[in-house]
Amino acid sequence: MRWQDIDQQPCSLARTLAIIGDNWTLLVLRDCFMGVRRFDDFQQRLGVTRHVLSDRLRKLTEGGVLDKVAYQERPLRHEYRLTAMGKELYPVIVHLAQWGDKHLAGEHGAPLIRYHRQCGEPLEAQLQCSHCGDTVKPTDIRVEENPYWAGQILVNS
Amino acid sequence: MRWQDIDQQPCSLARTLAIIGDNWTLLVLRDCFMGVRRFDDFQQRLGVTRHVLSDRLRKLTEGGVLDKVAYQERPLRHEYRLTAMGKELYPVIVHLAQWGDKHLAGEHGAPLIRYHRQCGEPLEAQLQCSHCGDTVKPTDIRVEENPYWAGQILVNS
DNA sequence: ATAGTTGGTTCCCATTTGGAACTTATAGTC
DNA sequence: GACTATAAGTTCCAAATGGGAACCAACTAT
Repeated sequence: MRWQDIDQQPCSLARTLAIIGDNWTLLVLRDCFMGVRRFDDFQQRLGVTRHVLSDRLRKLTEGGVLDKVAYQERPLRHEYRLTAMGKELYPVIVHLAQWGDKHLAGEHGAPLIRYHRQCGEPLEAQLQCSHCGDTVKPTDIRVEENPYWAGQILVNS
Repeated sequence: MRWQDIDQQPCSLARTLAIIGDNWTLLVLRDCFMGVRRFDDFQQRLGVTRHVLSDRLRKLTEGGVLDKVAYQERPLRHEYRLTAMGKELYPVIVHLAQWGDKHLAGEHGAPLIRYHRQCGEPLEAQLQCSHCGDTVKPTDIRVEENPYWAGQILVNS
């Protein structure tokens, strides 16, 4: 199977990765959450080649994660902004960064610290069930198949 | 900059993606959390080519996310298990899948439903600050630079 | 008239991927 | 003893993708 066909999988994670799972794309999103909006700013910060950046921004826009809006006419110039849908990827970015902070930081510590404004403390993100408010561990989850795709997703349980 | 040099960046997210940010790798991890451990099982479920799978499993093992352990001698056979460090990526997987469930599911709905055993309800994961217990939105976060890398990460604020 | 800015596209070459066949070591069956 | 199956890869080739650099278009500023 080719990577470009994974958006045809029923799995929600596969479909998500069809939009944001490419090399460089999650780093583009990191910069979006840092307030970067313009092509050349992305390009300089990431060091990615221009045609790859162009392709990734197009895929994110087509996928509904970014919105390409004109910020001036004459000459026409566009910038890329997170949509509401895109902003919902924030937990993914935070957990990825936090995992790196914890396991991959060198002797100088994490390069960025995220403070929770409301309590003033460095953010320690956890997986929380919004229904009961409890913190969730992998073993706390029971997975059930949607009968429509019975047998196509789960191999074991 | 080449993608393979991304692990030299100070950014924790970039370092994380150097291990798990490749195409296919997050799908390998999805299967790990579903209990898949063996090479041929990964290969058949993902449809990825065998040498790419071999490469990704090696990178995950070198990165400390998976552990390659022999499950039999004669003939020697190995399987891949999540390490404690690997299991901490569970929130990333859950949030990615949940985002796909919400925004990319077709008419038949999400293919898998995750139930929280403790409360019995379908899991709705949220970003939570473990210090104060509040739910966290992107605007609730204030980012500060570690002075050691001053100016190298943040462009604006 | 010339240089600079912004947001790309085009070109070439090297690396990576997809697909399939092959390998190694062993167990089980005819 | 010969054949087949299993598991976990490795090797091969053609096609697709990526890195690096140059180029282009439509302006603005000096």
